[in-house]
This record gives sequence, structure tokens and C-alpha cells, in this order.
Amino acid sequence: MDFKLSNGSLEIIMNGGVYEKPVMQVLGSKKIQGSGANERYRLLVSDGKHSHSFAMLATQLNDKLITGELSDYSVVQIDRFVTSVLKSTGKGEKRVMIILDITILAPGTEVGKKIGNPQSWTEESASSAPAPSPIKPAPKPSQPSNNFPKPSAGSNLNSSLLGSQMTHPIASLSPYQNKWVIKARVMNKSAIRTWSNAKGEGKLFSMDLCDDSGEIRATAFRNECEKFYDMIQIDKVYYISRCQLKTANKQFSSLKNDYEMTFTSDTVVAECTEDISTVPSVKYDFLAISDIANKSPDTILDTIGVCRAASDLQELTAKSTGKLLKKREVTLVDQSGSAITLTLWGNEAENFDANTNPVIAVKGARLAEFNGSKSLSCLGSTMLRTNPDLPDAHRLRGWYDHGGASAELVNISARVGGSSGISGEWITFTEAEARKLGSGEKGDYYNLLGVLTFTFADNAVYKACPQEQCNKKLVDQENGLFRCEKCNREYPNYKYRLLLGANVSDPTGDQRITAFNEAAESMLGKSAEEIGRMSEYDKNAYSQLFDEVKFKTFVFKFRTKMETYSDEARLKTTVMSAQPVDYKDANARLIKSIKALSGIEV
DNA sequence: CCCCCCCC
Repeated sequence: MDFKLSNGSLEIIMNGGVYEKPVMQVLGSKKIQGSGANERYRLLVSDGKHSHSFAMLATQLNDKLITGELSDYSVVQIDRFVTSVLKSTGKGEKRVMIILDITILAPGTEVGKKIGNPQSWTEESASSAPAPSPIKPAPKPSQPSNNFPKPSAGSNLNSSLLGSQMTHPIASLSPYQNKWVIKARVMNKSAIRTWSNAKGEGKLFSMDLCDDSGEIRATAFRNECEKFYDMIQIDKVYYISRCQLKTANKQFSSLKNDYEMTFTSDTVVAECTEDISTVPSVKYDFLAISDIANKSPDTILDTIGVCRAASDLQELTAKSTGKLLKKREVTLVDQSGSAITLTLWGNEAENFDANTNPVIAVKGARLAEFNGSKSLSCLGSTMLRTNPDLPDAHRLRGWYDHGGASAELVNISARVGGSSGISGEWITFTEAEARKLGSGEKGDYYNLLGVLTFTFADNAVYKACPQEQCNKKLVDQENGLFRCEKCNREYPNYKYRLLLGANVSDPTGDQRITAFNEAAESMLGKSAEEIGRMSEYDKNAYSQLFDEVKFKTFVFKFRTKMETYSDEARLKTTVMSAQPVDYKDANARLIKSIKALSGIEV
């Protein structure tokens, strides 16, 4: 097969001209520096006429080399690149090409040979080449090119300040080159923080910047913090130049960039108001809430959901540091039929308003796992947006306002207790009895597929102590205050909690059960908060909710233990979790039982 | 030059 290279494209590019998506052949590669995250590779590329050994691979493409995908003789289309002029040691200028995006058209194994007879490109060829000069670029192709920095035409900026009228892609920034101007949108901006340690004290704020090539974090300390804090605003676009670049500490940032920047006293920032639609705003990679359940703890992820409920602001003291923490737990729901808890901290927790059930887009939250249940937690770098103007957000709004609000949901963050998961064996009430479950000291856990045959709706919701760990039922003092006997305190506020008594039946028997807050929420498909409000303001909806849940089937995880009440021993069975039936799983279990019972070997 | 992501 024949592969056509973009013959002559290299000399146009090396002279600073424009060439859209050239097709070239890779003739070799060489590691030039660093290891791990700092690895960089140089490529020898050919357009059939010339070869050039100063093509650098952007680090995010390193994998393609390491995995062998980008082997020698590969024919590639260079979808996006920038060129940069290096002042090398005494030999004058040298232009390098930084490859940002690449499509492999044919693997090296298939091509198997050098195409054409390319001559090595040198800077001497540059001067003698007939290609257009950098000042007068080649005629533009019909499509506007993103390959080259565009002049920031008509900018309100003093060009001598910025030293250049061209903007550079964020992805091309490195500590090795300091003459650049970026045109970037502010995705996120931190609050001002102060620090005080052995090395001194001061204040700072940081911001996350992006353009269509990538993203980078920038931090302004002390004077620069003061100078720029008010000016920098989320979602606005700025020309920024003269910052110090340094290797990013990946431990503290999830942005996709090997470097981060620090504002210095030379730093120039000017707002850009023209032609800013080409600068992307925050890029999300939303996961459906149901899919979050399958991710590992500590994953940093983006999601979007409707805030169905939020806890009151809670104050607690961190055991390890003694720091006073403020938090609020927000329940997000989406069309995947799932709910998850998102924990907000500090100011974000304090200022959060759940009243209108806003759509919340969250970027860079951390997946936490506690006692087998998963939830999201905000980090300092997490971005939260309320009712963002995004298609996903509008879709969710429509869904929630037209039925989604009362949809039956699986709560990923519901607490599950005990050791074995729901994936364990299912047994029946008769089997539980035969095994004498609950007769021991510690209580026993088992899973069972059962139907909710009756719910005791009266008193299923109560006003509980607002203290995080307490949950004690409060005594209404009839004066606007509520008394907690356990904390020996009075509170003006409370949180609703559920304590649901019900009957569960399976084909072999039935059992009186108790479901505490989270388990009851997942059966009723609503938060304790919502149910609490219903109990006060909409009695009909309240009783309807408890009627509707009757005869629903769940996979229950129970904890059972014999307890004695006034000389009478009774099994106390508590719902640890209640999940809707996954019929694929349920059928697989049935088939297995049938095979076992009928003597067919499995 | 900092932040180590908090709690049940």
C-alpha cells in the first residue's frame, strides 16, 4: 500500500508558515530528558522531502511511544502542533516543533520502510528555502488554523508590556522558554489562604486556567495575591504573561499539566473581552451517578446531579489536627436512578442553599469510601457550579421537575454494615430460622429477597438531635427550642431521621423489621428531610408514600439478634441495606438453585 | 513561598 506524505510541509512549518494537519513519517525517537512524569521524547520525522529531528512529543503523548503504538516508520497525521524558537548555545536560533495531537494512519510494521529519500533539514536550508518567511505566513487554508498562535488583534493591551502580539497554547508552556503570552479562561479560583510555618508566613490564592490546548494552575503569593485577587474572576478570559514555570507537584493538583505557574512581580494580566468564545470553558467528564459505584476510592471525578436534599451545616473537630471543620452533606440524584452524597466543606458548606433543588455540576471531587458505602468529597481543587448553562444540566432539570423528584433511587452512599456484602448468598426466613441466626452474642447478618408487606407510617420520621453523632429524638419544648436528653442541651434546629417499622415476607415466612435512616431512605426513595417536611406540610403525600412502597421487592441485608423485652425473647431484625432487585443477578441465582435441586451438575 | 483534602 502507498502512503502519501505531505511533501514539502516541513520547510513551510520550519519557516514559520501555516500547514494544516501534515502527514509525516516517524523515522526514529529518542528520550531526551527526565523520567516518569518528566519524560520527554524527540522524534525524527519526515515529510518525504525533508527529515527533521527536532520534533518534540508533548508529554501526554508519551504513552504512544512507550506502548510501541508509535513505532518507527509509522505514518501519522499531526493534528495539532506549535513551533517554538529556541536560542541554542551560540548557534543562533533553532525552531522546534511540539506535537500536541497525533493520529496514527498506519503502524510502522505495516509500512516497514522509509518513504522517499528525505534530506536532513538544517537551519541553512531555512534561509535558502523558497518557503514563506515567518513574517508573511503562507496563504491560509480555508479552515482557520489552530496550529499557530493567533495575533490577539485589537487587544486593549499595551503590546510592549506583553512583548508579543501572539498568544501561546498552554500546552506548549515550559520552564525552558519564558517569552509567551497565554489567552486563558479562569476555570476556578481559590479563596485567599494564609500560611505560617518555619519558613515564614504569607497569603496566597490559586487559580486554574485553560485554553483549547490544555490547562494549568497558577498561584499568586503575598503582593501578587493582593494585586490580582479581585481582578481575577471565574469564567473570564485573560491575557497572562511573565510568570514563573515550575514542575507541578502532582500530589496537590489533578490538572493535566506537568507544570504550574507562579505569578511574579513582572507578571502581566489583562482581561480579554474579544474573541473569547474560542477559549473553552470548564471541560467536564461527567460520570452517571450509577457508574460512580464501580469506581475505586480516591478516584477524582466529575459528575452532575440535582440536589435532592442537603443536611444542615455541621461543625466538627478533626481528630488528627484539632481543626474546627464545617461540613454539609448534599444528596445528588440523576437519571441513572441513583443518589450519592457529596460533602462540602468550609465556606462552600456554609453558603450552600438547597432550597430550590439546584443542579450541581462538580469537577474533580474525590470518591471516598466509609464502612462500605461510597460518597464524594470536595477538595480544595474541586469546582462546583450551581445551575450551569449546560445541556446536561437542562436535561436534569427537566427530568427532576417532571417526575424525577419522586423517582425511586438507589442511594450509593447508604450505609451498609457488617462484613459480607450484598453479593453473598441469599437465604429464606425458614433457612434463617433453621440456622438459628440471631441466637448468638454478636448478632448475625444475612441476605434475603423479600417483599415489604406492611409499613408502620405513624412516627416513621422524627426530629433528631442536630449533632452529627447523636441522632437522639428531641423533646419539643413548645417554645421554638428542642431538647436533647443525651447531649443535655437545647437546640433551635433539628434534623429529620427515619425509623421505619415494617413487615417483610418471602415465600417461606415473614418477619417484623426495623429500618433506620439510610436504609429507610433507600426503601422509600426519598430523603428523611423530604419525608419530614411531608409529614408536617403534606400529610396526604406522606401516607401515599408509605402506601406506595408496600409490595415492593428488595434485596435486604439484615442483621438479626435475639433480645429480651420484659422477660420475653424476641428476634430483633434490622435492615442494613435494601436494594432494588437486579433481575439478571436474581435469575442467575434461581437457575443455580434449580440446577442444584434437580441434580444437574453446574 | 501553599495545599497533604478533614467527620462518621
